[in-house]
Amino acid sequence: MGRKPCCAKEADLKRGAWTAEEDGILEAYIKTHGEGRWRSLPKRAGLKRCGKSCRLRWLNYLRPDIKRGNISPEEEDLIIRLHKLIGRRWSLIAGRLPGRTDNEIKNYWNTYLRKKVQNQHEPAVVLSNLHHLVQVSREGDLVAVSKADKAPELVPGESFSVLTEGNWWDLLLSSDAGEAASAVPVPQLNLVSLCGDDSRCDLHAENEGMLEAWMCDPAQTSLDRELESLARFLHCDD
DNA sequence: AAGAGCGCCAACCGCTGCGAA
DNA sequence: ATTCGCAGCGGTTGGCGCTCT
Repeated sequence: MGRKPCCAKEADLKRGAWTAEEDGILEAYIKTHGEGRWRSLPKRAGLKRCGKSCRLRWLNYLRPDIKRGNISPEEEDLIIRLHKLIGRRWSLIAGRLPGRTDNEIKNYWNTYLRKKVQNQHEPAVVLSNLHHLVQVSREGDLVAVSKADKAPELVPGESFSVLTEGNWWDLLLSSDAGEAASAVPVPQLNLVSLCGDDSRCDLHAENEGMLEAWMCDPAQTSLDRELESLARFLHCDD
């Protein structure tokens, strides 16, 4: 590989695949002493591994709440939606999929979903509550607005693009935009900067924080509710 | 039957952010 | 304000197994 080992100082550290014996030692130690202090854990547990390796092995394989088996269509759908929403933030996405790890989702995306999504003709994303979020000038440029009382005059069917996390979203204002809004339990994104002549804009940094807060909201516990909420956010019919 | 090619996935690496000193 | 150590993150790699020729 040509890279230096992560724990190069300790030459006798073992690397590569974990044995069942090592798994047993790590599992037993963490069950007794709990997670954390990864750096010193190998020494305390009597493992010839670096702390990073122990942490990764526990989080990705040994943790008792790990879900085994294939990714379900519902999970796959959620991954695609979340990826569209927040980009390659695998740990955040994994946080919305109980029992799945960021590594597993990252691998699944890189080996399967990326190609699948690329092969699909991507329909425009329709945001029914778009009038709550953005304003489009008569010239077709986006300008900042976030409050309903500043609801701009948008033309149903009008489309434009928004950049989030390096992904361009093609947005299309739905025809029922006038009735959505207030009941939608998602962050109100402020679209604050933009606009070349192609009507594209960047999401302001503060929106990323709002998104993350929403993603981490413990009230959002049920997968069904998440899907429903996301579907409402993205105004998808399924 | 065997070897080349390919895909999957566990594991590693470097980087970053954050809290403590 | 700065430095240091650690945990966590996302990108990348390499081994293994399966398929194809």
